[in-house]
Amino acid sequence: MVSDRREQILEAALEVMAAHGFRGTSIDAVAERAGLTRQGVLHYFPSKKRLLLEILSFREELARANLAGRRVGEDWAGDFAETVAFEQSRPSLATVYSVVLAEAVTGQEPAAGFVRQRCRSMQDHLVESLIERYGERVPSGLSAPTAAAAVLALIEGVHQLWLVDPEAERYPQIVREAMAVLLGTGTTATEGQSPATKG
Amino acid sequence: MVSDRREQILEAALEVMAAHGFRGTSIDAVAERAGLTRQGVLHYFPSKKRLLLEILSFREELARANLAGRRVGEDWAGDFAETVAFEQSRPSLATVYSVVLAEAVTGQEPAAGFVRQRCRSMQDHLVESLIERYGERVPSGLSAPTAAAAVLALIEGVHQLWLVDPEAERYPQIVREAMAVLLGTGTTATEGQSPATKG
DNA sequence: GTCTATAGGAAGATAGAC
DNA sequence: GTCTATCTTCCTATAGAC
Repeated sequence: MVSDRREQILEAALEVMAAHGFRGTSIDAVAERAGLTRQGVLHYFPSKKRLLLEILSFREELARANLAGRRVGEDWAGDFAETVAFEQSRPSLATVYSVVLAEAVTGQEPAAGFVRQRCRSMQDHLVESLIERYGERVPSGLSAPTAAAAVLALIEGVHQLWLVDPEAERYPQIVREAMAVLLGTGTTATEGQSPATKG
Repeated sequence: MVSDRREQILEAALEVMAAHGFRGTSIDAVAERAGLTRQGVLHYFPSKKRLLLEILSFREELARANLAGRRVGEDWAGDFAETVAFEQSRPSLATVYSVVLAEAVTGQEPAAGFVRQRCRSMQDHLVESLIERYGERVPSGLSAPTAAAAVLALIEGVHQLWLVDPEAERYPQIVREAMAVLLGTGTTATEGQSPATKG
């Protein structure tokens, strides 16, 4: 089946791009990892840019599949911590995004539009959800837009930091606790306890 | 004077690398911006890697100069917000760091060691300072290491996010407020007020 | 579908003239 | 110090055989 080969190449490209970035990745490296030649890869993905875009979609698909079944929005801190933990379980997922985000920032890389749009959409969605649940201010006292921006920054920053920090196992827990504090939910004095204490 | 030319090249390289990343930057591009040729640049900086390392030092030097005069540690949220605001006033400063951080992540780039060491040192220093001031837990209830990691993640994330977000003017204020909440200092209910309320 | 061969270009770095 | 010229390496992408 054709899809097998495609997915095999996507997996390989995900790993390599996570390890070396977009510009640092040669099609040869992807091909070698996937067990075929450069030209074989180009048969499935007409260009390197196209390959990257498909990787990003592939990544989103995997992350979404992981959250399927959860009632997203019920437990913000939990959802995010889960996502963080999931991506940590396969670091390439987070790395490829962070790396591409950084490269997207630096000009007209193919993924610039993708990343920009994703950031904005996540922020808008989060603000909307926070307002719907808490009103204009979350329990911590922050305004909804401020809280949303802070939470997203926290997530992005955690992605970055754990990549350079071997002691990364702590990060999902840090996200959980820090989000509980930022939003003002949870009992922060007994940290370690589940922060979702609303009901 | 020799230093003039060097600094001129560093300024040019800072801008170009912020715009295109390390791998995306050619010495030709730096040279053109600095008003000389590739070989002229290589006369002052023997290699591209060496040039990058000197840019990072240059950047730190500028940032430190900006904080000079402040009593660092007196007002954590204020210090960080100031740094964020300063870097925003010259986006290349933040961009080049974020970009290089991302590239450092992806392997053996020249700056990998630099960034790794800087992250760790900042975290250690922050933890130590928090403990010294607040003890094992900050007022918000987070443990000092957790608070430190969350704060650093917040800063890193803000760097990333504002790069893709045109409405970035809000970010210094967001940092100020979110940090006050994370640490548990300041009166978050009247957000916008100075968060440093300790005596 | 997957390969060999090759076109065509870009970049880092060195040698040496002025 | 700054330049021209050159070496060398690496990469994307295409053309065409099997």
